[in-house]
Amino acid sequence: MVVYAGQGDPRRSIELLWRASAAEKRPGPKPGLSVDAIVDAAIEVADEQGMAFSMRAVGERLGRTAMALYTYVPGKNELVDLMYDRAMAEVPTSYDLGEGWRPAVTRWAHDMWECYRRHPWVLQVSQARPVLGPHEFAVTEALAAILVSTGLPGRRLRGIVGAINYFVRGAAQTVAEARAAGGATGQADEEWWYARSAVLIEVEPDLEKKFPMLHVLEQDREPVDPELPYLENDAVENFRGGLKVLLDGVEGAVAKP
Amino acid sequence: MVVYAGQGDPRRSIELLWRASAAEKRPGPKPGLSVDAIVDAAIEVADEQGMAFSMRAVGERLGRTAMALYTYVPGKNELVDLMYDRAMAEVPTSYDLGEGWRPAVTRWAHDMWECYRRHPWVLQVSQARPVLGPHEFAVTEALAAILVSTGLPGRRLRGIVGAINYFVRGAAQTVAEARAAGGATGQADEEWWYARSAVLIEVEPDLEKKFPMLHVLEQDREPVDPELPYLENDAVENFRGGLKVLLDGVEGAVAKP
DNA sequence: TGCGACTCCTTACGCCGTAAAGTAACCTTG
DNA sequence: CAAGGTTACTTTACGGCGTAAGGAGTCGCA
Repeated sequence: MVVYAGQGDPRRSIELLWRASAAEKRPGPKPGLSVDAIVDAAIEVADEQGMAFSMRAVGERLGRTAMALYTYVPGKNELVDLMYDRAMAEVPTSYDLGEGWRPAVTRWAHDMWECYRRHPWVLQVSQARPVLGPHEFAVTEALAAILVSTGLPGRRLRGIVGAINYFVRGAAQTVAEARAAGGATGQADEEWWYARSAVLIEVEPDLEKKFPMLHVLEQDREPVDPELPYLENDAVENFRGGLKVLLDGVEGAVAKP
Repeated sequence: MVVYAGQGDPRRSIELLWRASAAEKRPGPKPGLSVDAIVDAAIEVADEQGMAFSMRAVGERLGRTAMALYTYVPGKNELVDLMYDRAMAEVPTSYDLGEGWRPAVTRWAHDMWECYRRHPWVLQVSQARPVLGPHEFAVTEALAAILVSTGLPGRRLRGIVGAINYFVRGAAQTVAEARAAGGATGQADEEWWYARSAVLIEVEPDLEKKFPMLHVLEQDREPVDPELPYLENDAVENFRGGLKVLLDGVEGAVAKP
């Protein structure tokens, strides 16, 4: 429910993200934990329980109390930023341009999509205020490097980068939340959908007449992967179709700049 | 932090959304509140405080306790669904196709964008499991009605509808969170950005060499509206540029189906 | 050997959503 | 008109959360 955006001390946050720690000899007991260990544990917990993971849960996974984490990390906001940047580290940062920009962008989009699916909580980290970690930079740099090869000016590229980013995020969000919701309640997508739509038809029998165009949208469905649940199937189909249209638009911009 | 998605009794949720209440004569004291009044108050609170509004705050605004709300609404999840659908009611549902589909889609996108900016918390309501309220249907119906006029088959349209939706949401989210974050900490966007980037340059002086393509993206900036804060300005520019590319793609699909 | 820095713990505070139970208002029935 | 059941709303309480404050034990260095 809370929008997560780093709000604490900027210096502390940035130094943590870039691991700019002066590793001097220091007195006191040897640290039993490390920022990396905490971030790893937190990601594990978040992968299982979603963004509503708690500091207590992370501490418990490490055999410590919640308060022990505050020795390494200023607070939950900053921890989330660190988790975000670590997740971005999983995405490749170099793409072969041998076959042109389009296959490269497509691969980038798929890699991002996969990362979002492995770590759905990433989609709930604020985008407006970039986390400004090294791997977030690297990921955007990778997309920028591909698109700069089109020769388009920066002015055009910014909109395109934004559009591709928004699209991949949005498409991934649809699946991620379908899974998260299903997992939280133990209800499969189909069950959820069925229960709702059954009541809906009962309450509003004229649904198709009131919204005829939505019905047109439903025509012509073909299964993408029969293994996947209903909503997920939908999202994969939309992802492919939408990305194609989006890249067609980019192609148009490249052709006539 | 919690992903909001209606999880309670499907019947109760749907009936509330469609206001399918049997208004019979009933014993007991007269209701001092109503679902509508509660939704209105909750939207006011959420517009000010973001999605982290509390039931207690909503109750207080109505001169009641938090628990009083539970007479009208099963829980916070369901209240959020109702708020979402009420917000969607602000978006126009009919667009003139006299000049073709493209200006109409552009207007739809701008109207959605405006709605998201009035009610940033809407962007945090789960999209995977649609709320299934009447106004959410109407909004999607409006976009579908415009796009069906292109003559494209449902298969193609689904991806396009998704892409447009994701794009508008994503672009709006960028601004919304910039504002929310600024409001929460009392920091203006510029201040936040300045504090961070100053430390960043200090910690990583070779930033431009490490990520040269990002630098290309920054070239060629022109002010859109000098009244708007920095990040918001950015987002508006990206919105316009991205939407253009996206619709170019749709145009390509229409030309050669 | 002792001091100060350090890790980690316990406790506690003020939030949150909401379950449970009580009180007062009102309509229906006798 | 009185009794009883239904409803609106309150108070209280529970278990969660993030994290502030302070204390206990551990280590490097003087």
